[in-house]
Amino acid sequence: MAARRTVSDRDTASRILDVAERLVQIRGFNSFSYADVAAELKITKASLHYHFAGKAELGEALITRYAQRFARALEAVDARVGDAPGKLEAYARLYGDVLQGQRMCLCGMLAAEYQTLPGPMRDAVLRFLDDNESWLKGVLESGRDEGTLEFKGSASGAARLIVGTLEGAMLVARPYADVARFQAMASRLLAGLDPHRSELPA
Amino acid sequence: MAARRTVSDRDTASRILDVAERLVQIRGFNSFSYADVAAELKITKASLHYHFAGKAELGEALITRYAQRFARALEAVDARVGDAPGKLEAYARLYGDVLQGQRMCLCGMLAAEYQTLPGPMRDAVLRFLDDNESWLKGVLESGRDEGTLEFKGSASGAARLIVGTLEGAMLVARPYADVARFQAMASRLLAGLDPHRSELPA
DNA sequence: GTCTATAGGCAGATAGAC
DNA sequence: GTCTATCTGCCTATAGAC
Repeated sequence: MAARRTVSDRDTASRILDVAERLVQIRGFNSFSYADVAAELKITKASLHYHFAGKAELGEALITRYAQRFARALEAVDARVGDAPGKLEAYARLYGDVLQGQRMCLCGMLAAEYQTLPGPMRDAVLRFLDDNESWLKGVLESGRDEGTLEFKGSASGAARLIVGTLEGAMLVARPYADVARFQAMASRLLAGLDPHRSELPA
Repeated sequence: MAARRTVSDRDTASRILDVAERLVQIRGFNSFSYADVAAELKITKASLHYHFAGKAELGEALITRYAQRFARALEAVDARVGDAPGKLEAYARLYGDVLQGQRMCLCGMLAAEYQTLPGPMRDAVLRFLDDNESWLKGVLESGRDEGTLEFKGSASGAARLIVGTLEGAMLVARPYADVARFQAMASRLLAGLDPHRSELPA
């Protein structure tokens, strides 16, 4: 049986991604440096270039890994939760979990910096947003068919509103360092889609 | 009678703020430099330091001026529009106007970069958000009293959702360079508050 | 894979002439 | 008010030893 590995025991490339991911989510892609990552891992900047040719490639790898992890989380939600309102609730919780620890959604942060990103990173950010919209669209259509969700207009339009609202809720809640502020916005958003949702707190 | 001044005729300090504001809204505070502003105005970096001691002071001045302009725009809305739904519509339009020209809301961009900002800039960003919430809270309370708006829970909670949603709608619409994407989200948001609002487009 | 050393550039900022 | 010149520091990136 293979030895169980601890987090700090993982490949150097993974640990680089871990540190860089956190720095991007907290400070932004243009506000962290190879020096920051190297110092935290107690290796040199030159070593980073062995694992990731340049900052653009590191950035691409960050988005790819983040998107894969997010996709797995959505699969887990699909496997665990049967009803559409519960899936939306779980979806919003994913965002809330990220906000714990002062982090912004990786791709929300990169969306803000979009105009300064290299092309491949831009494409990856759009793919992440499209994938989110697509999953939500499916949930919304199911919920409408089941009669557990109510909304006007197209499912994809509603899906876009959910993505935008949750990203924005993170954006404005983070300066206040107040997760409850995010939760309140998420609850209101979902209450507008689920006619059976329990009453809002004040 | 004083001579009418054109935009390019204004004080150097104002022109510096104009250029810096656009750069921050498009690229972010940490992704523009004194060199960028100086080159565009065809003056030197040293001259910028005469008008604004450092980048932090320039950043503060940017937010102050932006907040004042926004406050005047809200006063104009109050003077021009009588009904609460119309005021919300006009409020959303202010955001849409900013998005034309690939710009993010100044304070939305700074919210993303919040953790890297100097203290005085942080405070100014929070004041901007608080002022927006406060104005919206008043509109929402009037609308509820008049019977022109319907929402559950507190007016300030609903106000926070509006700010968060519009900021998020800008954030995610901008990478697609698609103002219609923003408009669709804004329409859905307002439709959830105004029972008499016309049907959504697909 | 990780290191030392360094290149080459740009950042924000300052001194002092005009 | 604007300039030239310069400083110090950090940035990304590379060469080449181990």
